[in-house]
Amino acid sequence: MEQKKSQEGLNVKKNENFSEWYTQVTEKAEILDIRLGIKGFTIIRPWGAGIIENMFKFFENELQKNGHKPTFMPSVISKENLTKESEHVKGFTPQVFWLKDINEGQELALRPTSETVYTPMFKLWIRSWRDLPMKLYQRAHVFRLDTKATRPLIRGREFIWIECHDAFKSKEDAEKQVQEDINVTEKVMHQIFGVPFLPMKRPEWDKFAGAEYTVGSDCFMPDGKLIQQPSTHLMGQKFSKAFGAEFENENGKKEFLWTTAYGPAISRILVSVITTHGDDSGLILPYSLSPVQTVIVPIFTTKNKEKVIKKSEEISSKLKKLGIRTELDSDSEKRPGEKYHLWELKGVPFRIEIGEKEIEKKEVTFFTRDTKEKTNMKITDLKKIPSLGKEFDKRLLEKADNSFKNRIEEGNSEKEIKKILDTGKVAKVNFCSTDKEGVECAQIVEKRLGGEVRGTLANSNEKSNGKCPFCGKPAKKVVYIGRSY
RNA sequence: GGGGCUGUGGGGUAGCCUGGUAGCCUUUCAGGUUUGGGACCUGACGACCCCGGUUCAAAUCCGGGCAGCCCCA
Repeated sequence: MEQKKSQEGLNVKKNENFSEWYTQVTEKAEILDIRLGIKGFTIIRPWGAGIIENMFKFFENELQKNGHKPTFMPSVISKENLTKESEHVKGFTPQVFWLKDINEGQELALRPTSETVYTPMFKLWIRSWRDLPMKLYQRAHVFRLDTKATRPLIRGREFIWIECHDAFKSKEDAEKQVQEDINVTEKVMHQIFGVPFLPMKRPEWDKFAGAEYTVGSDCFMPDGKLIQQPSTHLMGQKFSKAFGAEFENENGKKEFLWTTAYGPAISRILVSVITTHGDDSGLILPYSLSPVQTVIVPIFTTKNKEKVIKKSEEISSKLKKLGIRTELDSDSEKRPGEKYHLWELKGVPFRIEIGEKEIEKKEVTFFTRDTKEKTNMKITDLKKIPSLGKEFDKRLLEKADNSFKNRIEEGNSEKEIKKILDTGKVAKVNFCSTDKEGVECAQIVEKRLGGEVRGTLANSNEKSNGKCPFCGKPAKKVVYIGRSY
């Protein structure tokens, strides 16, 4: 039996060998298939794509509520446009996939991001302040020829995201948008998906290529390393100036557009959903995201098969009418135990077991994935499942928040900071500066501690005191230092 | 960016050192018996990552490539 388990289920524990756990769970829960064999490109299977589809819906719903409109833009960018904004060029050209000689000698880039597609269109679409704000987004695949250290979904050469590109008539409006973007991350990724994050205003040396400033969301992986999730950028007028995208303001004067960009990488957020909630039996998916919210496993013998299946179908259609994503697993080749293991591996929140016993008592056996508790539920109580789903997600969120809280610790000396990083935590540190003059200390952090200065907390002006532990100058900022993916 | 390890049916592996018959478990398919936490019987399908070299002969030795994983910066 142990042998069998090792072949079909997970054979590592999440907290003993996280890396191997991640590899196994993504493959065995049928999220990914990496066997196509092109470095940095992975295949997302129906179970993974189903989760991603739900993630898209939550994000898009929130974005649309805030006035964003959907678009679909080309996947290629002319060299001329991609290279118009100088800092953007420096930051991105090393990792661009070029398509050569396909268009009368014109070089085209597979988009690494689409500022240089939206801005020229803003120039055409926006004439006056009355056209503003213009808030657009798209679902897109983007391509970046990233380092050799690719990892499925975590760091790939192609990933799936939503990118928002917004244009405003003033810097104030644009900055408000940056705040709104942070709020969307909070509402959707944290509150709905149960993935907590630190909104980090990145240091000057770590902002998006072409941005005035960048706020990234840092989430924890179980090994204590950080992974960047949605980031939002104040582009200011850098791109509009590069493209000559002007509008006529209220005073009748020409002015360059103020733009922002926000990019939740959905395929990467899936990593955080998987790694934040999963356990030694496999995935645990939030009720809101799981492609199947309740699976029904009928338990029958040759004699009562018809009766049990009929009852199961009845309950299945009842659940579907309640709007619950339901799957009836009536496969008669597999035994119930095998089905339990498989659906637990896939992370389905609830399971209903129906057999002779349940039919007699007019109830079902109700299993909950995170607590692994089985209870009896009256058939008339099935309508409670959606609210149990909300409680399910609340439990996941609370659990994630708790472990998140314990991951941040104050450190006042290099020694202390190293210890914090070595125990899989993030250090909160008084630091000289996040402007250019701080870069030397940041390099010390990288070289000697293997850590990164991730930035300052975006929404609260944390007061620094004392001296920078690396250069001894007065500390102007409170920064967070962590190791990262 | 630097280094290390690995690559055998769909998955997990044995064989590699010492060159010569690719073995096992599982999955899948067919039939039958089963079905309350990974069922059993019978039968079948299915593999040496790619390119080159050495050799009478390469899964095995050598070189290169590709891919995956790990460690360090």
